[in-house]
Amino acid sequence: MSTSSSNPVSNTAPPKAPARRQSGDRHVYNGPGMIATGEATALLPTETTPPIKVFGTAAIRETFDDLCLQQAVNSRLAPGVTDLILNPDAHCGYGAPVGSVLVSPTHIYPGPVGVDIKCSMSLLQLDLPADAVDDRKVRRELISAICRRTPTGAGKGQRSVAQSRHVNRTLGKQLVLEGASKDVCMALGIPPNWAFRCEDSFHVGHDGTATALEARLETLLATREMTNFSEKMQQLGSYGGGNHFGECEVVEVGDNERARSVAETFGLHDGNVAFLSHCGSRGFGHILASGQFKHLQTKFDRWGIPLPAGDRQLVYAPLGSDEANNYLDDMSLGANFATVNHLLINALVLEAFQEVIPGVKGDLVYFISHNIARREIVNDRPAWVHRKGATRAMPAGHHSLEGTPFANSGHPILLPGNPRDGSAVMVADPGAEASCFSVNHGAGRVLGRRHAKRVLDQSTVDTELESNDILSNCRRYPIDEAPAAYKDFNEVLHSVKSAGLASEVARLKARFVIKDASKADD
DNA sequence: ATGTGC
Repeated sequence: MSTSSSNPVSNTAPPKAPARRQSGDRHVYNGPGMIATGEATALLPTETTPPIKVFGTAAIRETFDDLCLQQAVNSRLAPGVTDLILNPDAHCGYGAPVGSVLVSPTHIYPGPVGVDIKCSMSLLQLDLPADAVDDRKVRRELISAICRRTPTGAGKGQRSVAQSRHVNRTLGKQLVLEGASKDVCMALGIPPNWAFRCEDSFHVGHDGTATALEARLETLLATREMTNFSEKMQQLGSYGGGNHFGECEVVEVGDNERARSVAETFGLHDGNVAFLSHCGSRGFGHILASGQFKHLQTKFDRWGIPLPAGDRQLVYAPLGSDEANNYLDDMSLGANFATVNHLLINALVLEAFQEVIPGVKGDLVYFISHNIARREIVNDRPAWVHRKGATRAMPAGHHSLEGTPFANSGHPILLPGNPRDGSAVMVADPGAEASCFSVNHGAGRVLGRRHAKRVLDQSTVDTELESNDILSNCRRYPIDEAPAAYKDFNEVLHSVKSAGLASEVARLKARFVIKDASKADD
């Protein structure tokens, strides 16, 4: 373990620019009071450092670079922050690391929610045995049918085949206000009972009412940034780019009694075909998030408010202020869009399967976010839990699961890994209280996009997928999204399991992948 | 992540 070359504890120095990291520059924070307890590590309080909980094996801790750790410390020291969790998939992000949890009873932090408000995972299970997708021709037809309905790529909206679900301005306004309400689901051809399979199927305004959201939306619609609101609504049912994807899977339930029992509660069947989706709030969420960043940064400048650690990405608003209220309303509007976007994608994917395999049925297993702030009870008092690339993980018996299908099991946790090693469905264990009921959100990047393009070989990436018989809509798989650009998924999961946060219920093994190929041919 | 650099 090498000593960091800079002092990541400083709360005055601005963070270094992320672009200057060199290959092999893999420092590990070795600051005061760092201890390892089993496989979990804590940065203990010192005179200057409040505690940060780090969940990761020794190998995983080697993946945390200087900037990531500095962002964690900066976030921990920011006003009103009472808890900061670093998960094994952590890497540097906007303000706080992707793969962190920030808790505050008094402040809201837009950066530690993230640029893509309510970026989430969803899993659709089909009543199909695995061998139904053995035939490569069938898989090619499925890829085509899905891509005709749910496009990938920036700026892309609905395809003509989905025009029966056209979103006019009135419906657009309704869905960002109501989320997956019964009326919205009916209008878009989404099974209304899927709302019960959502972590949250709708989001209300800052005061707990929909009226507050409605007033905020009218204000926003009068601004220049929102002149293309109707166009943004046309993106409903699309994936976008970057790390977003759709993936056809085969479910492999874990070979133990607990996994079998929980899988049954989840409705997961061993050997069934399923479809995993990763996307968020697209252009609409982006306008809201980036608008809030700029707005708050301007206020900090104008009023001369000191930035946490000098980092503009860590601007915040005290709860109860107009700024906090407006942010919470905008987050809810973006979150409602993301919710309906995911459910519509699942409805369109099911429709695509039915086009290729007539009569097939499908149901949503779960929809859960990893980029959202939720008001939860932490240490016996209400607080905003900001999960930035982190997934809620509430075990059996948790009070907030009362009345849901998962009260006695814990809810499904959907974790994308990579097409080669698979993805995972997990369930929280009682130990998750130590991480503010959170786990990782996936594997986490280990190579930056530029770095990946420089060091990874295109034909190796494509050959590896081919040798695993995994098809894709991409002629060449985006190299900055290759499995090797991400951390070792098994080591990440081992960190979570050995720390007592969650247990594995099932693996999802990829049969074909749908990604944004528009930048793959550079 | 993104009306993907403005």
